[in-house]
Amino acid sequence: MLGADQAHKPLGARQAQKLRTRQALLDAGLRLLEHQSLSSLGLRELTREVGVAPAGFYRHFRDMGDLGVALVEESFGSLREMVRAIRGEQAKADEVIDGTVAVIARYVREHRPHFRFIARERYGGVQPVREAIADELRLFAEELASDLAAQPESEGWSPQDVRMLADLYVDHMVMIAIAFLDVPPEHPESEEDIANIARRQLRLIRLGRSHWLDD
Amino acid sequence: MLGADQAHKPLGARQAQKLRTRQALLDAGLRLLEHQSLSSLGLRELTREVGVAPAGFYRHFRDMGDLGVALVEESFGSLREMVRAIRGEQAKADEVIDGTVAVIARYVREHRPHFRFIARERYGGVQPVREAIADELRLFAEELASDLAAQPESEGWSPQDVRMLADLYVDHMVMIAIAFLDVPPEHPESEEDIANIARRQLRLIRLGRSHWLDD
DNA sequence: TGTACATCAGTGAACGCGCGTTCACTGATGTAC
DNA sequence: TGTACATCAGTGAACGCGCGTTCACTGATGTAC
Repeated sequence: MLGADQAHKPLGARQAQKLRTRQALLDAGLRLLEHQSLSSLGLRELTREVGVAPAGFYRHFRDMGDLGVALVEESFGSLREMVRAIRGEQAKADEVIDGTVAVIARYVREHRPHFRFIARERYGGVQPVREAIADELRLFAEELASDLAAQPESEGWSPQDVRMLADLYVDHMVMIAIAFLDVPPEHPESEEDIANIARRQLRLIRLGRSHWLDD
Repeated sequence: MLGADQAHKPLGARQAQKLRTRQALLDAGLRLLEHQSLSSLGLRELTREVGVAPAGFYRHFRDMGDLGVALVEESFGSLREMVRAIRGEQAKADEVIDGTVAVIARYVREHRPHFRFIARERYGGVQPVREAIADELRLFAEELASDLAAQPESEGWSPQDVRMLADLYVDHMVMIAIAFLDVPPEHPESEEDIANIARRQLRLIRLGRSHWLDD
């Protein structure tokens, strides 16, 4: 039972090297997917980029779909970090909206290839990848729904209505992130325009939320 | 100047046949794109499906991206028909929402492959196709914005706010259509659940709209 | 209407190429004693 | 610590295959007179 602990940290030179190669494949994949979609990414194209023999690919992934699913996990991993930042803060409504939009902008700025990948493959041609993304977004919506349900503004709301609102927010946050994707990294001036529109859209939704029970 | 008129209708057997082949390529393309994305659709795969020699493809399209752009035009053509149906009617707010959702449901039901194609390629790997879709959606949002601006509810709104609202609506209508896409055509029971959520989301946005100027 | 010539949608063969996958292998790392 | 054996990440050659594109062609349709 000592081995189980050791397997986590020290790893051994062999496993460490294997992980490094695996990561190199994922990194190169993300790089090559900037201008194409997963279903047109070739195994040889990828291994060539990494500097590994084509057959080496199979030591790490069954096929490209498998690598795609790993990329989904990696992408949402970095997303989750940032989401924790939003959920953590307690603030008044306008600050929450400003903070949310700022966090989305930062996520896209700092993880551009990850997010482009998600946007491209969300409805793309590789089924397991599509499903993995849908699962992550569903999880995200469920967490948001439970956050929203706990807020005083949701008093008197049915669970279905809370979920409906959470879905609306998630869909919209994805659209906002996609809008930020069009900001050229070398000319970030236009980012503020997009943030402005995003904030007003979120405010309009929040306004609808606060009058939902008015009849 | 007589030729110009004649070129429109009678066409001649040769041109008519050419158009029929072109259409067969588009139809087969749409069929083959049900389970894959454009960037992985092969020229030979397509011509094989149609029953035409591979080289024949070039009589109609420069490459697959070119065919994709033609499919975008075709897809939005059928969409525009249905949109006219919504914009035409004058009714009260709830009826507009119900009608909108019903029209979206019908569009997806009757043009499933067209819409799946748009959803898949909207952020897909083929740039000219992505741009063509973005152009059509922008046009759509502009038309909706001018409709909204003409409504009494928009009194006192800045043009930017109207546009912001139109973008919100368009994004959301696309999301609704995508949700309908998941309804299996042979089991349409779940369609009503999705329609229900969609209507409530649109109502919430409308509610936000009607309180936008409240301060 | 009939004839001679032009057009051009679609053909079929050929090309070189890069693809995904398999396999027996190598040699560094890990393990047992 | 030293030795003998096991493991297994990565190799490199080979395979058959379908790909996109080119080209000279055919033969039905269209046009001029």
